[in-house]
Amino acid sequence: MITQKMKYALKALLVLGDEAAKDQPHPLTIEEIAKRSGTPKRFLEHILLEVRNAGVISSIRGRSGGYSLLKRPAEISISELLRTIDGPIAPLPCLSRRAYQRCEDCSDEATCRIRKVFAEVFWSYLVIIDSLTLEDMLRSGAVAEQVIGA
Amino acid sequence: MITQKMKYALKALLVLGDEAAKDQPHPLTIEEIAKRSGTPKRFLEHILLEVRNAGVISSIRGRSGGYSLLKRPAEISISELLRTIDGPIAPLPCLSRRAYQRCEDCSDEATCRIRKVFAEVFWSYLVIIDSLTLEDMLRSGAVAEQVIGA
DNA sequence: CAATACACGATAAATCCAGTGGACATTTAC
DNA sequence: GTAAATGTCCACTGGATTTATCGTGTATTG
Repeated sequence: MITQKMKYALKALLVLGDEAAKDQPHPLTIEEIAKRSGTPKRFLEHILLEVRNAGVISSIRGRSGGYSLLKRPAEISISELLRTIDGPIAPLPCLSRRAYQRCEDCSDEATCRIRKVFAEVFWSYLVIIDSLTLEDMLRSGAVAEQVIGA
Repeated sequence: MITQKMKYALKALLVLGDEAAKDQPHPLTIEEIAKRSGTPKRFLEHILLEVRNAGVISSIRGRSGGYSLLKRPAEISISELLRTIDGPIAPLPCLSRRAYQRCEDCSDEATCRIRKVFAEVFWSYLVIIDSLTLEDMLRSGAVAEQVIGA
């Protein structure tokens, strides 16, 4: 299960992606994004900050400030966002590349049967999710207007 | 990430699977399983109970009691165990078959772009993990003796 | 310089995770 | 039949994580 926070992050990116697709895109304020995505404003604040620090969006401060996409939707990886917001996606700490941690109770990784089996499943899974981008999400709704919580 | 509890459950099933493969398999006591798998005994108690209630293993009470596999390893699904121990494996509650729950903040599932994209990823993932059984795990270690925490 | 916006840290309630403890029920060995 | 070994069940706890909210600070612009 992905967290609520991750869902909010995705909704926010969808809002920003939709905006970026317009003729004259403007930076959107937290308030505006919160309204359009149905996210608690003060919570969204923290989320957008994390996403920004990950280099996915940019912020402008002051009077006519707000947030906008920093990269093209096709370059924004969903799995990277998952790692940013929810942490490692590997099923075991000893299978995570960027957050590797030896299992406390494991004497030999090379022969661990749990690790071995989950490694295979995980690699297959990675191929699928690593290829997913914000563009895939933006396109997948195509027809209907998607406002709050849609 | 799978929970520690799930790891313990898997280790216990590996121990029971190894035992079942012997010439004269005996039921193993909680204490014995705990020792061989490196699991806290009182905690393992809860875990084995859940696994038993799921119909995967059987228990015999009394003096010479213990636990043993109820099905053949090839019939014990890892994904079912995951669902039993860790709960739903779907990325969103609205994508879980057995634990379906409408997303509070979702007005229309049919057009939800988050749901749509994760559904595709999830179905692909399910194909992989649903095919995994205890037998795959038992076979994957083949060579080395696997005792505590191996 | 004041209004508007993002930035950042503290705090808090609810839930989940990992584990422990005690009392009770069942079976077998003697 | 009784004691000992074993599984069963319920309650509880300490710590971490999740899901926020609040107050305050800082930058920008009209």
